[in-house]
Amino acid sequence: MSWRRGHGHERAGYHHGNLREALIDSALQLIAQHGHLGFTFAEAARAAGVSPAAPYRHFRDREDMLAEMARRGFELFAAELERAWDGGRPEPIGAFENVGRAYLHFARTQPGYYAAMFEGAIADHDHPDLRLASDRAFGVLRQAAEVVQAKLPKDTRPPALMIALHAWSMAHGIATLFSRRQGAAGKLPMSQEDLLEAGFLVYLQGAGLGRK
Amino acid sequence: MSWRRGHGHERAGYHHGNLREALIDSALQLIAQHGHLGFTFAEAARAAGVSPAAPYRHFRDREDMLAEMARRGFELFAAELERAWDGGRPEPIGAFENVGRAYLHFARTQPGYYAAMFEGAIADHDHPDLRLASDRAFGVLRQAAEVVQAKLPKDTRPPALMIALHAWSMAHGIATLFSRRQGAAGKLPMSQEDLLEAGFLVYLQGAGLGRK
DNA sequence: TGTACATCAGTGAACGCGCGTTCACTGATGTAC
DNA sequence: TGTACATCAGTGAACGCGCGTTCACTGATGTAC
Repeated sequence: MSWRRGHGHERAGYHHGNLREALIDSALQLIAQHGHLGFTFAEAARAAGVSPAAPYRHFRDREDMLAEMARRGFELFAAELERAWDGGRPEPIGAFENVGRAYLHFARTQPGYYAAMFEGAIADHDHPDLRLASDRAFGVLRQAAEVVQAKLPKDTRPPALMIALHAWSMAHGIATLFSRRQGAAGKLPMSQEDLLEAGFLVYLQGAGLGRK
Repeated sequence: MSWRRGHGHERAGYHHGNLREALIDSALQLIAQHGHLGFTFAEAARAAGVSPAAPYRHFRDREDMLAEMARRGFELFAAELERAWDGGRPEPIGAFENVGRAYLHFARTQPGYYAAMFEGAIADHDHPDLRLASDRAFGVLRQAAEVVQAKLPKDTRPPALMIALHAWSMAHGIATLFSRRQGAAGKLPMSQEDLLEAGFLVYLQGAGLGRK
């Protein structure tokens, strides 16, 4: 921690040097604390130790910043999922489970990004970069599902896209229903990860896993 | 539609007659329009054709009203799910699928209630009625899962509670990821209902459905 | 049936607050010569 | 190496706004006798 003002964002002098990053960091922390999107442009500026007009040098307006956070969130998310998938190594089913764990881990440890991505309600046709990033993240899931699907018997397996959508839905459902902020958290007699993994396994059995 | 002011809530005179209900109605409409919980106490009063101080005759404050909306939402929700389940008739699997459809239908047609229930972030230990109502709604899912589970072979079936949690997660995930407000809506090449039903069926296969 | 009165459910004006945003400005930095 | 100047990235004061909430009030309703 720093002894300077503004949550440890050091100021060399009149110029901040890295305000854009500092503002995003502050906003992420505020969302993590206050939940959802209850953060404020002015509050983020304050936390970065800067006047309320300063953010306008870096973002058109509040929504512009939110969109940028969502975009970055999706980039990071895609990278994490990709890393967990690791090209399907050592084998696709285990790697797919790793993706699920990475999903829940991201949602839990990056609530600011996750909220910006999935609760932001940003019209993404106005932000083509955002749509691209989100497509890329889903693409990881989709490609993984394709490899998994190829391992399943032809007569019982669902389409790869459907597998991806089911996995995504269940992961997102678990992440949002049983998060700390949500009342239902107490209802879970096991970890989110165990719940998701068990769900995957039952599902994959049903899709023909292990049947010849 | 009425020609009176305030979204059709008629005023007999000085006294509104049914302001509590009218306020909740207005708030539900505002959430449905503006999304999430972007509604305002003052706005609800305006929509009900009443001064901004009037709501305080019926609710302690804004959060109190939100909690009441969530509570009612859960009551309604539980009733809808129960009706869809219909005691497991004509047979449990089909009835369980009906519950899934009812879930998605509720989330789609009652976005105001659904948001109050699941995005409200209301500390439900301060609102015991709310917790009771939400427990009751989940109880319907849980009981249905128990009946379904009893139909499955002992050596392959997951615990009933787990079946309920998986079903709930997937339904919630689908409802929130692919809602109109969410960007991912366009990614769905099928209806929410079809996606959920297909997921259920694969899952139940994996849980042993149809195996001896 | 009529009247007095308590209670209920509104009004409307006001408050303090913090927000998003704009504006003219100024200090710091980088570049051309 | 030094200087002039354009550009960049901040300041700080101000704005209009709408919010949640409080307050003393008043019109309408219901009840006792």
